[in-house]
Amino acid sequence: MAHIELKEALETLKDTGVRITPQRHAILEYLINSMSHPTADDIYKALEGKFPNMSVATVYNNLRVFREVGLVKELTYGDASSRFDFVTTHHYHVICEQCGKIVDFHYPGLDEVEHLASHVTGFKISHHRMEIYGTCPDCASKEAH
Amino acid sequence: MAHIELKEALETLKDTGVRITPQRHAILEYLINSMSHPTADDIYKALEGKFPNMSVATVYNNLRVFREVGLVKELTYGDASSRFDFVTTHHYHVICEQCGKIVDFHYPGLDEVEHLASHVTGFKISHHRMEIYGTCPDCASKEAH
DNA sequence: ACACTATTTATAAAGATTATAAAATAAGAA
DNA sequence: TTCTTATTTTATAATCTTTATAAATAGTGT
Repeated sequence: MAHIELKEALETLKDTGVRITPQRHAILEYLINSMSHPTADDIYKALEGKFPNMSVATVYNNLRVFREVGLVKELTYGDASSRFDFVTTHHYHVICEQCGKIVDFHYPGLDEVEHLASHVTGFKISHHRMEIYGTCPDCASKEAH
Repeated sequence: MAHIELKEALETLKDTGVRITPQRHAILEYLINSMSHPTADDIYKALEGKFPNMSVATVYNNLRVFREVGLVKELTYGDASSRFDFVTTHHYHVICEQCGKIVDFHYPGLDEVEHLASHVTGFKISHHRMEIYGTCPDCASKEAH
């Protein structure tokens, strides 16, 4: 349920001593409800109606705050701007190289890769990141004909 | 041997009909010899001595050309600018979150992940990307104090 | 060496993100 | 509730990376 996630997110903020402003509330809500993976600008534009005076800097600042608190993950792909993903359970992303669509893909964490990496390089591993690239069914069918 | 790789790279360019200019030669040479993973600006600065009049655009243009020909891979991590890696064999990267050091990590390709992703999402998968994050031994010992 | 075209240069423009300082405001205390 | 104070927002400008443009230059095959 989306509003449970929102409530939990707000509690996380409270616990961390981050003030809950209407802008933060709205950005979080948008991130949770959005099934896509919006850019900072997407969010800015989406909330323009509700907050005509909101600054882009506010969006960026708060996305950074949310990231630092662990509520949000920043995705940097090849394209120009970062995308932001509300953190729920562990999952990977499958990305269409034609249209840019991003689909969630659940898969058990690759623990063994981290272990081997730690062993080989001597690093203290904290996490990994993986994305899978290809062509989505829509784009594939367009191509086909 | 580094100069064999350079020779092969130059042949690849010739075969693809890409002209070999002194700037391209130097950029390739730098990429091959550099054990790090330089940004476009790193390369620009490194070649400043040899090519005082070279434009940043030249570096960017040629990195794009090299990428299109498959000689170079562009790495977009969280930080500001892309890093570039001369393509040799398939490997992943382990990245230090403290100092940004990047270490190569050889591991068999995760074919099964691609297969499952294809099955679950219906995408035609072309490739994947994975990075492992942590703390390098140097930074870990500094932390330890 | 010539001609043709790709490439380089210099510059400016675009786009994303961050810095700054003044004004507004959330949250806890009185 | 009202006050207080540190945090946050806003507005703006600056910064940084990357790309576009047009004129000058230089590779390559003949």
